[in-house]
Amino acid sequence: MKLTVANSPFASRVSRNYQVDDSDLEVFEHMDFRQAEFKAGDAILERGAELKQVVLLVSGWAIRCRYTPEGLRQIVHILLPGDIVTPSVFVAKRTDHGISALSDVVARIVEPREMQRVFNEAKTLAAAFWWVAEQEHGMLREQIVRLGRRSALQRIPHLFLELHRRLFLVGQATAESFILPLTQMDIADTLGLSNVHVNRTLKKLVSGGYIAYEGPVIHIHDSSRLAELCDFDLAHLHLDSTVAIARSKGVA
Amino acid sequence: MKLTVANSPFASRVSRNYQVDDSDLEVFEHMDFRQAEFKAGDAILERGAELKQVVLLVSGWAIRCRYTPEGLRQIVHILLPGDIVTPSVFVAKRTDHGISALSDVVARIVEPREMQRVFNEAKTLAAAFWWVAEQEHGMLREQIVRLGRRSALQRIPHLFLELHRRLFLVGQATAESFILPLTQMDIADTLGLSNVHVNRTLKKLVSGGYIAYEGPVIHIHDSSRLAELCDFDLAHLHLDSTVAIARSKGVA
DNA sequence: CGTCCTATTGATGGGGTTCAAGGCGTGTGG
DNA sequence: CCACACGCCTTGAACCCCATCAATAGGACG
Repeated sequence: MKLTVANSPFASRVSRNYQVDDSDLEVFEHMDFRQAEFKAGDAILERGAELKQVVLLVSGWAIRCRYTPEGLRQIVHILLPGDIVTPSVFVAKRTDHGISALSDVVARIVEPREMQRVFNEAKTLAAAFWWVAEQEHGMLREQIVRLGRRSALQRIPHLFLELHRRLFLVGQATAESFILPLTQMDIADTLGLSNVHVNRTLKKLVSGGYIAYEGPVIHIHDSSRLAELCDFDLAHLHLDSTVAIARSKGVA
Repeated sequence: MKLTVANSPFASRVSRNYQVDDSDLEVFEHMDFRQAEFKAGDAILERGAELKQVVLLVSGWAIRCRYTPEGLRQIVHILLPGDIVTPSVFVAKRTDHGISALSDVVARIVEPREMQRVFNEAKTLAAAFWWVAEQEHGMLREQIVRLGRRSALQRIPHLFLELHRRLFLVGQATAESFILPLTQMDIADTLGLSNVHVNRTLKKLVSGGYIAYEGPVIHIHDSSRLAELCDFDLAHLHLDSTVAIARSKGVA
């Protein structure tokens, strides 16, 4: 049933890196859902909005963000195809941050009740869901280290390598390049920098031969050289997952 | 059965802010566990260590941290009594960060199998567990905003107010003061600053009449004035939780 | 064909780091 | 019981990474 795998980036990502039964993927693909589309810039969920449904990102990029009273924006996390927009829907009543579309976005909206039915029928899928959620937490921790203890010259490539790897996992990047729909302003707001300094640092990365870009396409010739520059852990996001599966079969 | 509530900070925290059945708390208090003690500075879990058990923090402070190759330390998150040291134990095989004791620590160690039995018997407790885990994620997002878009003069009181509130929830702070076992170096490594600048900023906060301290005791006379200075959201961590309970009764 | 957003570059300045040195309290071993 | 070491706090001085302000240029779009 490899056709079903390609249908959704969530399934694609999960099935590549996590042992999910084919029959469970089948259940996933036939799940009852509603499709929603958003234009670039649209709010998907306002800060403080009620969490009523499971939202899965099918295509396009989205961001979790917060604003300070001075009007500064902090992009807390970037969501890519295959990510879960509302992992906390089973636990929290409202979002503590805004979620908006960075590019045009297609999402699947699932009722919690239906999601629970799927989890009951497809145990390995339930485990995969929580594993994907946990990956985000790992990335949040990584983001904290990036902001707290790395220079601008490290932050930018570190983010790029993370995005590249994530995109690659859902088949949206080649080995050496990917499309980055972020403006320099977006990068700045993600990494706690000013847009001006992002611009200058990008030039430095280009002139240093670390990266190249034409329009929104980023090229990384030598990812291990770049990884060394910014201390990117190549094992990052490769949370070894096999244990969780066995455990999940008995989780409440 | 209010006696049982006081037995553990986890139960105390949860029962104050989350509707957990008394009978479920009873189950929790009679759960099978092993007690472990750590001295200040001890590693509780090394980075990359296997996650085999549920670890609950009973008393003392602990930190999640990461190191850069240059030897810089980033404290990703601070764990207080009542927190879950290993929320990802059901999902990940290894930790992506080190966990160590900041002060002397007492922890409860529970086998996943036993934890699952408790979750099955005590549904509201299971929901509370995930709710506590979700609170940590909210704090990670807050930490990202703090590091990315706030000045040193805001970061420090923002952290203090968060710690104060959390401690208050487990009965370890008065309305206006709490004990902070962090060195200025620890604060620096939490907030992405140098210890020198933390020192100077603390003085500024004191001379501005925002805080006072004698030894490890921090006083906050006027928390709303301080909250305004650093844009601390007083509703923060007050994730409205009532919905999750109803849902949890059917979660896979 | 103006308008708006994004990228780019220069100039200036400040928040924060780094280096360095001194004081203070605590523990420890000779 | 004192001497010394060590960790933490403190303060000064120099410097630098990065922010801010400002101005120009280049699309995309109605």
